[in-house]
Amino acid sequence: MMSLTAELSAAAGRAFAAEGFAAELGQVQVSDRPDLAQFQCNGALAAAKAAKAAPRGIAERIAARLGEDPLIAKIEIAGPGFLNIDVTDAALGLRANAMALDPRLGAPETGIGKTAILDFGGTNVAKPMHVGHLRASIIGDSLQRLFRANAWNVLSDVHLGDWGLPMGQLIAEIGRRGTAPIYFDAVYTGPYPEQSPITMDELEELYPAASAASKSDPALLDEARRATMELQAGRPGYRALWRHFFDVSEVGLKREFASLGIVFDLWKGEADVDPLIPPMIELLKAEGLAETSDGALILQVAEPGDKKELPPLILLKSDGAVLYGTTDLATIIDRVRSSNPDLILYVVDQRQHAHFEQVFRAARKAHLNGKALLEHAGFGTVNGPDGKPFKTRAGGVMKLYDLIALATDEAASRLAEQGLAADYPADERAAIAKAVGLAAVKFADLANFRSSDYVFDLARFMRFEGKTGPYLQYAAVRIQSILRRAESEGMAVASPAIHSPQERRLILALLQLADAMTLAETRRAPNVLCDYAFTLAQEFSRFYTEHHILSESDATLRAARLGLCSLTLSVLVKVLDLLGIEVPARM
RNA sequence: GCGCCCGUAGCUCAGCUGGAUAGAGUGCUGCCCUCCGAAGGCAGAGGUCACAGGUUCGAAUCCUGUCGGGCGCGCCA
Repeated sequence: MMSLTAELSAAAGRAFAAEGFAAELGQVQVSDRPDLAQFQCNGALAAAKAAKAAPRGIAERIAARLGEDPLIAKIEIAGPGFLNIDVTDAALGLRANAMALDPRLGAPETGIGKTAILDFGGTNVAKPMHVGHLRASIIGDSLQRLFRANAWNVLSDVHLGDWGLPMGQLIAEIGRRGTAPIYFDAVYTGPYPEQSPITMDELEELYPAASAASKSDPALLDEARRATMELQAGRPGYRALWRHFFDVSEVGLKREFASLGIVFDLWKGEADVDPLIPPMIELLKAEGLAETSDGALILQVAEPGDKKELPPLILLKSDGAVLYGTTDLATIIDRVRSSNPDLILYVVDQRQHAHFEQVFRAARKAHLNGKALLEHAGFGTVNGPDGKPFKTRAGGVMKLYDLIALATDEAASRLAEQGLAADYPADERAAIAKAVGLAAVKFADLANFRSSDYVFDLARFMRFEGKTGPYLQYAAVRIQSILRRAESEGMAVASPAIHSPQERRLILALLQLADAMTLAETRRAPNVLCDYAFTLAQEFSRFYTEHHILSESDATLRAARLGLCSLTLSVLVKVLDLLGIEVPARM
């Protein structure tokens, strides 16, 4: 199913081609001036530039051809040569009906036959998720939902940080505390207890302490580095202890992601590719790409055109330990072997751009990436209202769990204040509060463009009016309420049709779903979907305010309006789903 | 020092592959619940798109410079 703008672009393209211009000039978009027309095409201006001719003359020729298309109700030339286009109501109704009958709602099929690996989440073993992980998780999740909806075969991978210095820091810290001596006995090689010597809560306390120790005392940092190296070299006690860190963390993180509604296909980590590293190093050496420098093994990635010379990728530190660039490189090998993807998309903090550039260049230089396009979709830094990283009153970084709890509480008290849901069962009320709170947080985050720096403002996350997640849920819930009532009264639902300006505007908005999904994918930008969802909900609210649906006495008209409600609900639920937002049955 | 990103309404942000009168939310001022959920709808005020040049028929958008802010620059992740 082709989107309406795609259809119009194709038709305009044919008109341009027939007049001897490039068909690409026929690009039709939703009009910037809805007061003048539904759609516009600016191709005549570009054509005039290339042909050194008067744009209006070209526009007239295109308009004459295009005007014959039965799809088009009106075509006008305005200003220097804009083509303003209106489509017939019959055509709009037909397409709305086709959309309603399509389970995919006319979603684009840009990814058909293609595989994408999405690497996001940014979580590490032993570290609880804080507000900074919100973006990484929510943007990545929205993108995986979007890519799937656009017919990509998607594999999401949490790619846990579990193989670097923090592991050595933890091991060293536990060693110093002497709470689990068996793992440090250099002579003993197992078996080790199945029960973890540390709990999740202890891990959360251990890591900050271990990290602080390394920072304050160079000797302790060295100790941690040595432990890291020994862990990677395979020391049995350290490996066993590491396994406990991983397992304990995985349980906690899975629970946390689940409460956010985020599911990963793969729970791999840096450590998984450990066995691939020695052969990879050998290969890179054999190809003459790896070289020794200051005792470390490096791979040069600088290219002639660089404005600033990119430092080399360090494969092995001088003590023999690997860095995350090494595991990232080996992970590419792993991914190409196991699923031969067309795209590997890293949804990671923008500040790591240079790192990914190094890794990508290294991968391409060594031809490790198969057919995969390697791409870093970076996101902006999370700051507080003062421009500095957000802190709680106690001075720590707010945990994600606490943020969600705050939003949920706020939603619950809102329900209570307004006497909403008062007669619902308590567990349903709690579920609604959770859904609303989560929607507020997710939407507030996703509505910002991905790479913009992010000001974390608690008050904004707690807002439920205006351009917010709860507003969208509310719009959907009202439609559900209408449809429920219509069904209980046995009212017929028919195809959407246009009988008023509000209905026309709503249908035009509905037909833009595929365009929004395409643009969101192209730009890897969920905020496009946020904008679309909000515009659609607003159009519905206007329609809803203008027309009383259930009390409409003309049964044909009522059925068509119910059909329009039904399609709007489907589209709204779909877009919200792409944003990871659930719509409660009632609220 | 070098490099990357950013500077748009009081506040928070869209728009940036050049196009018509620069948008939204919030806040502010009004109006609209005897009718499907007012977490809503309508209207109004509010802008030298940081600044200065340049390219173009046309610049918030592209180029150069200045100022201001954030971030990154070989053995952390």
